[in-house]
Amino acid sequence: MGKVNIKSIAAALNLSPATVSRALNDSYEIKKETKERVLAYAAEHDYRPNPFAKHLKTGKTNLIGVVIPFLSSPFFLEFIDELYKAVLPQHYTLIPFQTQNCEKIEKEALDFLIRQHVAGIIISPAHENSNTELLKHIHHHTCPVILFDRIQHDLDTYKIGIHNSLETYNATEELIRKGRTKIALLCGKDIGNTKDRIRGYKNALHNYAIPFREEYVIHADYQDPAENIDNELKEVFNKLNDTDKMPNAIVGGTDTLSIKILGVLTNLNLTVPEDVAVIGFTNTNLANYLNPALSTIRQPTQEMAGLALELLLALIDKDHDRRDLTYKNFLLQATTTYRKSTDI
Amino acid sequence: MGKVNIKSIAAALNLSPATVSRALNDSYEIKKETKERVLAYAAEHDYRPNPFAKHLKTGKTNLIGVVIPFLSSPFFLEFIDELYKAVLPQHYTLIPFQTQNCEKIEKEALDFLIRQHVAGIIISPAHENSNTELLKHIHHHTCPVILFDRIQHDLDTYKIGIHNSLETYNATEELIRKGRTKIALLCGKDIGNTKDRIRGYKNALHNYAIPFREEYVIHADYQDPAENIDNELKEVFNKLNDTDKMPNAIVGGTDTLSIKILGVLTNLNLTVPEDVAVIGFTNTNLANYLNPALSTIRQPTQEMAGLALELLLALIDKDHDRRDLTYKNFLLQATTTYRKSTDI
DNA sequence: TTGTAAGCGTTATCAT
DNA sequence: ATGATAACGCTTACAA
Repeated sequence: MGKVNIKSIAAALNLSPATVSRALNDSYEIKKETKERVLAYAAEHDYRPNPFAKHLKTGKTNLIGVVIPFLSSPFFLEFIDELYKAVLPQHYTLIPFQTQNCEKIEKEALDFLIRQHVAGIIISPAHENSNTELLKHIHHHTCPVILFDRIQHDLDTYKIGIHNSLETYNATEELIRKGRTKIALLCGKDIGNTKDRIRGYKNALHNYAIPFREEYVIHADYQDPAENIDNELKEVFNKLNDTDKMPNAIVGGTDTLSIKILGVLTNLNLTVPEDVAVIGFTNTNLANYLNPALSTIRQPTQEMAGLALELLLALIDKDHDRRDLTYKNFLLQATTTYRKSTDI
Repeated sequence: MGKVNIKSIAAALNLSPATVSRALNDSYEIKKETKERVLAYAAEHDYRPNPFAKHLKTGKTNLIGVVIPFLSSPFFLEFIDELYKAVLPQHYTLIPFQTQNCEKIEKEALDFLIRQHVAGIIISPAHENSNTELLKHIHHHTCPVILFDRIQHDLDTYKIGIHNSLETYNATEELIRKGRTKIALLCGKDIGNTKDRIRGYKNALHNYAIPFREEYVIHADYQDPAENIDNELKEVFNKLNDTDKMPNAIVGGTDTLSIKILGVLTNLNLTVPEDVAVIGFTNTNLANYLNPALSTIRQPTQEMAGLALELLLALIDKDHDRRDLTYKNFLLQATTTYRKSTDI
């Protein structure tokens, strides 16, 4: 099993390595016949270009770094999944990383990706403006960076997300229309898009003249391990229940929270949707299998991933100074599906 | 921002590149003082070795390929997650791949990984004996391969899994003890470990003198897109229901099925666990939040991932002919948790 | 203890 | 249309 490389092909076909290289890269300088000979031989002997040598020479890799908070969140999982599908026909490889919403881990991930000489990075930051300076430096001097989902960040680049305030407004409004007024909003603490969601929530209340109650905006700290979040949720709702302030509707502002809250309510012997209606931002396929089936606001992960990749590849190809470019925010359309959990 | 590499460090410190390289690699030949000078300079200028050049020279990469059927299955997701954690302190990078249970996609993934010159591969095969020849060839001539979870495969290497027949026996027995006799087994079609699970299921029935009924072993085809599986499940259970053969207990043999079946039963207006008790092989953290909370048989993903990595790294380091080694199967202990769904 | 030089598999620049 | 040669950044005999 002698290694087959450009040199061995050249020797076998009585050509120079340079010619073989050019033939393989379909250079216009090489005549058709030679190209065919080389390609045939290469195929027959299962030649595979060495990506390391290639990179060493060209300075370019086919690696794309993906930095997300959690893989255990249905939304991010789905996004990565779609990214995998989108990247397959292109000749790029994904290197995914999780930050656990921790800025320090995020920094390590970014350092690692730089060391691997990735061609570009797609990231949903751990926090609003986490690693801002580092990300700016990378985007300006090393490789292009694209933001998605958590797009409240000072890095000036393409940003892909949904219209959080509008979607939250609509969900809240729907609950109001169904006669609920004691509406709580569950959100992640210190996450980029929380602000927008609160804004939409407040606007809806305001437009229907429902007084805003501070205790109905519930922040869960996402850096906690899962068990802490569970306890946090239970505690908050136990307290609301004890003090007779239990909301009769909940908008789940993040993926995992929206599902967990169903369990918490069950433990309190509250029935969904009769006692408490629930709708959540979440991309889980399981929504339909939960009991009751969960109403969801679903982000268009396929579209998001496709667009992220497209924009990133464009930036990789073009060799402009990335500080001079004018970037755009892409706010895509979410899909809200009303199921049993809001069927009042 | 001139690139800092071994050459530039050498020039700055009036040393030869070779000395710098040796100093960075902590070679015994270099005197302490020189090492310190080099290390200090490297740290100050944020030197990062170019992994591509390194590989080109040494023929070794720090890449580990991971091939799994689905990322959307809680078990595989958790496994990958644990693998990420385990690999972090080692200096390796994971390249995960999904096969969708399709042998052809699996082949493509393996080809890709070979082209990337991965140092080793951890795989849960698409099918019993999928890509056997290719995997043998890789393991013998290219890089070590380790199997996990679906370990019914002719490749002779380390295999890591659980004792499927025993675990299924125990779950079935528990349902029998609780008085259920019409017990169905939900399993994936053509997946390596299905056989063992059926065996455990049959043994339990047999030991309690409960007649085995063919129609209670339900195979779901996992290559189908999600919607098809949903419909398949619905159809099967509708039919059982119509013909008055509805089981009063179900052992969910795979991850996703165990969760989906809850939704299917709800649609049939059947109550869990009163009408039908359910227990499933699944690693989802959501089990506790489902309604009712799902009894689960949980695989020890952390232990599995740690062991897989440890064994793989050992094979990578050692340069034996891998055909001559004697391998072992590791059957780890699963954890069964009984919750509401079997609380009869 | 350090330096010199060759080479890993490519591609780019020249020359022919 | 093709060939010769150097170079990418690193490691490793071999020399000193």
